[in-house]
Amino acid sequence: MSNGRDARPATLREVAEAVGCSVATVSRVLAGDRPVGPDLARRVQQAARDLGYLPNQVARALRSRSTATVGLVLPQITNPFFPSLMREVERALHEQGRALLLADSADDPALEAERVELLIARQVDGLIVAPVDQERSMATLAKAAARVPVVLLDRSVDEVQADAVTVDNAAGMRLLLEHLKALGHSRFWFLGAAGDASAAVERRAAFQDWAVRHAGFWRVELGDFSVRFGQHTAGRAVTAPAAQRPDAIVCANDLIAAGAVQRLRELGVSVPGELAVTGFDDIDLASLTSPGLTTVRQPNRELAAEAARMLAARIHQPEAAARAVRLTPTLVARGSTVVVQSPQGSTL
Amino acid sequence: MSNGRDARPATLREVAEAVGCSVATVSRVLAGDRPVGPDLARRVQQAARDLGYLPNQVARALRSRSTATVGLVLPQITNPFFPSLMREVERALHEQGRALLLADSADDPALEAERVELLIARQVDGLIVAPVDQERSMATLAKAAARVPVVLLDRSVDEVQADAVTVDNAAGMRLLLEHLKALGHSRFWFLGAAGDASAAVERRAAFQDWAVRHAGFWRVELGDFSVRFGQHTAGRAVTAPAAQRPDAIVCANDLIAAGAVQRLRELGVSVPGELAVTGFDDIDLASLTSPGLTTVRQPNRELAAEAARMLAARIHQPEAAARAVRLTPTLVARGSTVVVQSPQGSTL
DNA sequence: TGTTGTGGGGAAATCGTTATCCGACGTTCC
DNA sequence: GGAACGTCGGATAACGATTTCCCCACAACA
Repeated sequence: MSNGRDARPATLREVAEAVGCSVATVSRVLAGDRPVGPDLARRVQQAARDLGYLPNQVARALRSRSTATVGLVLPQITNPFFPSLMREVERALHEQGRALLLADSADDPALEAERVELLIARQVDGLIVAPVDQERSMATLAKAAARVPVVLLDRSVDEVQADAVTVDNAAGMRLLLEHLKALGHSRFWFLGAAGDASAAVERRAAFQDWAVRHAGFWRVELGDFSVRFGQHTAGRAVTAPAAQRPDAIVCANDLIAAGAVQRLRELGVSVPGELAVTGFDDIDLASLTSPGLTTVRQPNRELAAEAARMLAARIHQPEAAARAVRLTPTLVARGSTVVVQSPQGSTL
Repeated sequence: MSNGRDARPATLREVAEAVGCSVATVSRVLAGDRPVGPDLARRVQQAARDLGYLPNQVARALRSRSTATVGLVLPQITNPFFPSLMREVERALHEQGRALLLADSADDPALEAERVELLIARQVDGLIVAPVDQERSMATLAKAAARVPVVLLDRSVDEVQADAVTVDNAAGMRLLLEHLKALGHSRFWFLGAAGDASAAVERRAAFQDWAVRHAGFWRVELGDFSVRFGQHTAGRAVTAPAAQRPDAIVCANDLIAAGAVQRLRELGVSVPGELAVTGFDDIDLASLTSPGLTTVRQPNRELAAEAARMLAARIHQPEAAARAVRLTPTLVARGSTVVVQSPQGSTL
């Protein structure tokens, strides 16, 4: 008893035979790119419907040299920032009638290279990449950009001739630091991510630039974009000798900050009373820790929409000069720096 | 000045011409499916390397009727449970040498139908779907399963002849309820998701079955799988007349529970002192709220791995009988039900 | 009446592979 | 020495669409 799966779907030719015309005609009716007699057209439509005809996109792609598919390469799907970005990218691409081929480079430049190669072999019309590393992703991206339109998303790589849409990390970091300064904080620990991802580098550099000029005391600790790193290092901040203890912990992203806040609660340190904490990204989680995280919001949707738009433009006009768009993030103040009135008036 | 993008990649034919042999031979060397003389083989390898030959997967797919691509259709990428599942699916598929075409059905059966159709038109070798709705996804899935191998993931749809890998939601719910009962709780509010997604239905039903027999008082509130719903409803639980007030809030997933815990903190209600809260899924967030969420862990990785395995098996043997695998979740007890000793001895 | 468009239609090339068929050559075994 | 066989290689159909080229009929025009 067959379940009908092996009954292969109808082809253009079968529709043509059913109608009694040529495949060219059927194709024209369905594509609508050249006029066809009204009667014949109707019969073709009908036959296509009856046979449940679905155009084979693979064949179409082979002939027309366009798969209507773009590859998205992300460095760590685990980091909640990326799924939300991904969702917006998927939405924007779907509106363009393109599909999304997803690849995770797991923060590994070698894996990233492999994935990019695979996607190109699959003839994607373009690539949207959040590169793993400023340096070690360069070769991969340069090679990729020579074969297919590439848009860098969220993180950039200098010297690669490709469009890029990023967020102004330095401006975001300054927003946070000015906010803290206005609240009277002057002793900072910065919990940053090591490595050469552009977001990590820019946030780090922006912190240092500012701290050198305005901080009473500061110190930089490097780890990765993880909750665990935040937990661990926050513990060390509290037990450090008094001279090195901070009154604010500035984290390179929300995951680190969430870890820090949580550990501080466990240690009975009041946030923000004794120690303020800030994050970066404004992932969903940021409003759910307690206290909520003061952070900087990345304009997620705009980022994705702009990337999709740039990619479409470049696909349409491959030789145009590369553009770089930098969006501005906004400050979101919550309980980790400011004592907020809750709706019912209880503070904590 | 061209950037070389329009210089199309080398084809099999060009490699053949460079070597001075036929395309068939080149194909054979590269595929390794039939012996070729060692000398010729070496020259082909060399030429392929020199020309930077990359096999065109689209052409290959057209001819060999296999794209080595599977579609993953998720109901809401926003829910953090799904990205983590997605990540594991991506990993498992990659190990099989398959790529992942991602689609978000945004909890809308109509959109889901559209996406599935699109993926099938793209000739995916199979589909992994977490259906939106037990009832309204049926037609879509039945039609899809007739054309291409389908595996249902995390949520199932009865009467659809397809493989499925799900988690035993009823068992998970019972774990939580027994846990609460052992702690002395007897008055429950259940914050569940409306709609006919199988996970929602099963958790709801399991709660009721148990509550009817063991609860002193219980009540079911229906909303969606969102933080907002948890916040809102937790507020109502606290202000309800004493006779209807719970001593434990059982939530259908972690997002709802996180919202509930957060609102309760704002209201100054001690958790778990006055009111215990439980979640479901054990997403990353669950350990970061304070207190951490007692919840049930879905065996994410096994779920994904099993789905990938089932799909591969079915692709290889399309006519085999449909299988349904149900994995068992495990209880994770945290501060939202149990007062835990933190490492440093401070409680709460 | 002859010429020239023009709209509607078919035949066939094409995209870049894989798969099938067939021939040539060398070996082995009666 | 001839038949049978295994190995290596080439030529050439597919795969299922799009697209180019060409043809025919019919109308319009001089």
